[in-house]
Amino acid sequence: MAKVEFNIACTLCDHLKDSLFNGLNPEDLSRINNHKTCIQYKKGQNIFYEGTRPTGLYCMNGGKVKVYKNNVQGKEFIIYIAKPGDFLGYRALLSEEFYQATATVLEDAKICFIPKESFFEVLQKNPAFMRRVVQAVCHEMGIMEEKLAELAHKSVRERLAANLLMLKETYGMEGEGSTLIELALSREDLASIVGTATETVIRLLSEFKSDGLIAFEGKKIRVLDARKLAKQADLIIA
Amino acid sequence: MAKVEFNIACTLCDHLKDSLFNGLNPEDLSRINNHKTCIQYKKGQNIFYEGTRPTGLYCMNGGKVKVYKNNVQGKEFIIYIAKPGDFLGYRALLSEEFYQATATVLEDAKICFIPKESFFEVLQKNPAFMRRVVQAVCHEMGIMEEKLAELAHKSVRERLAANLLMLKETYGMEGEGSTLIELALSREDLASIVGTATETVIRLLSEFKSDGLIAFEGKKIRVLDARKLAKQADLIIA
DNA sequence: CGGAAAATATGACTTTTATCATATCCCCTG
DNA sequence: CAGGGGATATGATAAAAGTCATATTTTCCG
Repeated sequence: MAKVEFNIACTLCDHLKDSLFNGLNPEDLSRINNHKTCIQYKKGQNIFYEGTRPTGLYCMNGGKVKVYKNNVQGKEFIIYIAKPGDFLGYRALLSEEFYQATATVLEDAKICFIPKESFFEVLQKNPAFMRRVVQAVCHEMGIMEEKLAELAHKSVRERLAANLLMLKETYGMEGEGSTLIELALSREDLASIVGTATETVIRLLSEFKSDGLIAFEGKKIRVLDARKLAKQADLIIA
Repeated sequence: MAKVEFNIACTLCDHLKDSLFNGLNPEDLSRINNHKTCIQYKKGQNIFYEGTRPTGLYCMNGGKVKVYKNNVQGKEFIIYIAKPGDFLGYRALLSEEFYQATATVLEDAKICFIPKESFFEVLQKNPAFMRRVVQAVCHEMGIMEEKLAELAHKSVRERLAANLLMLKETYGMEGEGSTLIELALSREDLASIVGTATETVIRLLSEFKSDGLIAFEGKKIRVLDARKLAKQADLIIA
């Protein structure tokens, strides 16, 4: 499959405001802009592979990408799902290690690649930017600590409910009535997020549907009763 | 319980070589040194609490400290165990959030406190140091990703075996014959590391002992057959 | 459009692990 | 040294979740 390039100036990018590049001075932003390569990917294509060495940073301009690890039996665990504005593959780049996870396109994506050298140059000469990166990385780490504790002590039902709420928050439409999860996840992918078997997810989703907590709209899920779902997630006591 | 202060110059600290402060220029190190407060803690004392705001960085000079989260039912999950040379509480400090975990002394500890301002000052004026901090944080994040996948897809038996091996590597004595885990963990704490019930840990440890994989020496555990343990952890196929 | 393949769904069964109960051991302190 | 409290140990049982088998539905592609 041929790689399809596209181009858009960083200054004109719709997602600059959501990105860590927001607030960068014009000079630094243009350095990033002048060295980037933007590529369109189709669903199913891989961005990078576990075990390979990072050569730069990916910056999401459109679509969704899952970042996951495979275990020995080939079961996936999805670490996170990148959306427009997100950086991709920065962890291994910044720790100067090999990728520990694989990134695959979930929904047709537009992604800009910034070579390591250009990114590090801006990072080096711009302490405020570096500081923001550190802050973002440490925030992300806090989320992972949360996930660890959740995985260790919560039931699958609780985790599924919690993840549905999280997905609603993160990938819901803009504005108020954002109850539709704007992400066409297969049951298998959802299982890989929750850390369970596909059949278990299917069963629990049916239950949640019967209980009027969620509804299916095509491949997407709508959260009908966030409050009851939060109760299922054991986030609310009453 | 009165706080007992002690003092040791950073330049003379035995653990400087293991610390991120290693390689700091004399001026910056002395800035850290001049602003730090060093305190001795007894087993069971708390260093910081979940939900409070960080006011500085803790640097371990001696002893062991567990950092953990409590779930609704009061069950602990231990995120990591800090040893001499480690920073403590840096995540929340750098992300400018509240602590998301509590830190409690496992073995009598000597810990130096560096006020936020002094730490940030050195961080700000020393990009190379900042770079090393980013690298360390991102490395740590990789370990957490690993743990997440492990928790999602491995059995308790596998996780216990894997954690025993990890503890041996991390807290074993220096040098070759380092098979003793130099950390007097209760069964309950071990369960909080593995993410399971105390009884389950007790049962599995008995099995491992019967099978000649480990031995108990007082409160400590000796790894007798790391290879077989790795097989139990599903780290080796054969 | 039709057929194959993939995804979703459901049932039956097994395994793993948590929970509760109780017993025993060990260490600390008066 | 006795006794008490906490930690460790073990058994019985129940609940949760995985696995395997098999439908059924949907999607994809020639």
